[in-house]
Amino acid sequence: MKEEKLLRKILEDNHLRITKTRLFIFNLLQNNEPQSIAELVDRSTTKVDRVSVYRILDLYEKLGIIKRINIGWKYKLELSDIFLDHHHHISCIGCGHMVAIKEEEELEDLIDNLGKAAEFVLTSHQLELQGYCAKCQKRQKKQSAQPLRAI
Amino acid sequence: MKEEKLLRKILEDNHLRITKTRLFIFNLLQNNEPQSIAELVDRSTTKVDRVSVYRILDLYEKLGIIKRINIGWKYKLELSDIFLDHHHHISCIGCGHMVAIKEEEELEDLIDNLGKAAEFVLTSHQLELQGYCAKCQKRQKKQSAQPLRAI
DNA sequence: AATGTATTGCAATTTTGTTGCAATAATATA
DNA sequence: TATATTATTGCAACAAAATTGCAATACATT
Ligand SMILES: [Mn+2]
Ligand SMILES: [Mn+2]
Ligand SMILES: [Zn+2]
Ligand SMILES: [Zn+2]
Repeated sequence: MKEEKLLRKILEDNHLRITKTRLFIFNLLQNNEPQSIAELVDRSTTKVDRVSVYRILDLYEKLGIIKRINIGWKYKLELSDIFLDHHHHISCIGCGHMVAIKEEEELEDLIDNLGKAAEFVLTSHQLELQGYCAKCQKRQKKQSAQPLRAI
Repeated sequence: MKEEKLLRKILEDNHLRITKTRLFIFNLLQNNEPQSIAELVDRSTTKVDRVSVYRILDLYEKLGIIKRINIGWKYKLELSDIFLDHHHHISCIGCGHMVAIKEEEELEDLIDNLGKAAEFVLTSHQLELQGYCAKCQKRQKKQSAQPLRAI
């Protein structure tokens, strides 16, 4: 029960209370594969109210206790590979701009091998990168150089 | 307007009608970066009813005209890298089972380089693979060997 | 142009996520 | 250990996102 100890410490350090519901949700997170909120709500039902599940997950995300797999948007739609060649994306978390990464043989080969290693027959994959684009990097630098304005 | 021709052909081949709304949505998909449904609904408003946007997108997905970026689930939650080392996943579209892919230096390096090439400072990334696990491959083989049952 | 039918828009409904507030449970301290 | 303080929870009401049924409309076929 090493992980629960860390959870308790994080809550404590943040002057937050260690409650049954918070432990219950943490337990669900520990003992299952990555889950959707719907799944978590399902597994909590009778024990914990829907609303509390949402609130605890929000909190855990803020505290860095959990992370989303596929963050930023639920999903986006684009024309399929019939129309567009297979590619991936980098999106800027500053300005939202999205850049296509053209097909990279090395990357695709690597992915194939990961599939083989796990004895899977692969049918699809997604790779998405996030960060700050050149423009937003400059802007950030400029802003942080600016003296703080008194309120 | 080469792409529109292909769209028309696909619709035709499937005995589906070529309508103004369907062309309009296709046009939106062609002329924008990957979009969320909300964005598409927004851009369609006044021209097309929300409901029709949903229905056309469903159809286009079935026909393979569009694809989702981050498919399968909206997002799932798991414990963050404080608790678990950075890793990616393969999930089986047959049985839903998910397998963790342990950190691969080669892969992570490659991703770093993609960021540099685009002049991005990367903050996060997701790689998710889908396919059939060893078990499901066997099961499928067995099933397809079975003779079809008369209705 | 007239006909048959797939497609669309509208209204109603369901599902998912959020907010305000009073009841409850966790902590601090006496 | 009992009591006081206040963060957390559940409930009810609300808002937003997605789905469904059905009648009006637009497309394709003749
Ligand atoms: Mn793209
Ligand atoms: Mn994982
Ligand atoms: Zn940017
Ligand atoms: Zn499987």
